[in-house]
Amino acid sequence: MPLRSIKNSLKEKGVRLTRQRQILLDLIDSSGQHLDAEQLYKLARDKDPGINRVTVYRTLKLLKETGLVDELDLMHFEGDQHYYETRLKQEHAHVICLSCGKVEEFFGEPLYRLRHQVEKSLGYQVVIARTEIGGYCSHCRAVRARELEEARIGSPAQPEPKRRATTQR
Amino acid sequence: MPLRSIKNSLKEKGVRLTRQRQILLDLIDSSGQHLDAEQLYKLARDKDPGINRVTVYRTLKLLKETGLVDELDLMHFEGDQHYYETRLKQEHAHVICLSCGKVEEFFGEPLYRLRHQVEKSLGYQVVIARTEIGGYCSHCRAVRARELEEARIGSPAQPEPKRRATTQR
DNA sequence: TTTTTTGCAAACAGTTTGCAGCACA
DNA sequence: TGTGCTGCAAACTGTTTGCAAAAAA
Repeated sequence: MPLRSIKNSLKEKGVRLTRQRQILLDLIDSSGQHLDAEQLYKLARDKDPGINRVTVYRTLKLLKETGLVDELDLMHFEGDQHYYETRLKQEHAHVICLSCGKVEEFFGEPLYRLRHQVEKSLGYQVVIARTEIGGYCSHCRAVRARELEEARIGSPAQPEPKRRATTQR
Repeated sequence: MPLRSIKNSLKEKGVRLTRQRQILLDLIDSSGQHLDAEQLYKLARDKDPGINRVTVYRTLKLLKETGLVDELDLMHFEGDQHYYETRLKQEHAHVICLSCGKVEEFFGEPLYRLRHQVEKSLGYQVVIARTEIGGYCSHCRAVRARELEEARIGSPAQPEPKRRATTQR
């Protein structure tokens, strides 16, 4: 769903397209990342220094309730906040590396099968499906293997890998 | 994984099996439902009135970190708390009715396919997969359809269905 | 008898609410 | 020009932390 249809969709519902909402909608749509309320607030402040954190929360709630954005947890890797993305793409799962925090998206048939089977076998009308997968990405596994190898050859025990990504928050 | 192996698994890690932890483990394992921290706390209090809410949180954190229980959100239908279940069954998705709040479990092939495809195509070592699906169960859809029908025949507009289940919390 | 674990109190993060004034349609 | 929206302050929910006392191994 392109940004324009989101805006139209709101208009049709009698929801006013205020400056603040425009800014937030643009940010969510254009970022390409998964931003949380605080990040959105800070980015929005650059465009409108007077904007309030509460407005961000209210707007996110509105967009979520009207089904225009999806709320993600991303395995609570960083903390307990939520992340947002516009509902523009095909259905996808989010895959989070539990070592470095990287988030990847997975598109594929099993997601559709899952949805259809739930509709068929449980008799549901599915509205939203959220799949989050935690694991270790190939990069982190390689690093880990190398560390273990080095430890085996020479030096004493290595420290555990850090649980949180250091670049965020 | 039966309850006994969970307890053994803890012992092996040098984790002490205190009275409080026994109680909580038994509750999570035997309830058959998905309980949140507050519900567990209240149930645990019946067996040990001196138990503290903090101990519940600490125990849940421990069990989660050792991979013995899984944490669920259940689409945040009720609120922002988390729910817990022991990791004893096969992989399954949770399907939540957005009208009545009922939670069902879905077992099936697509979940395994999904996991394997993520491992293969993204090169991940998958540790945990969580799928939550929100929709409307057949019962609620039937009720809704009947309401609409009745409204069409006789009376003026009907009120919206309630968003939250009234039996919980 | 040493090391964990607990209970208590207090702090904390993330989010929501009540209300008066502002601004969009 | 009225109703919806915003900003502000304050509250609230769910969860975590520091510390001394209690209880496992």
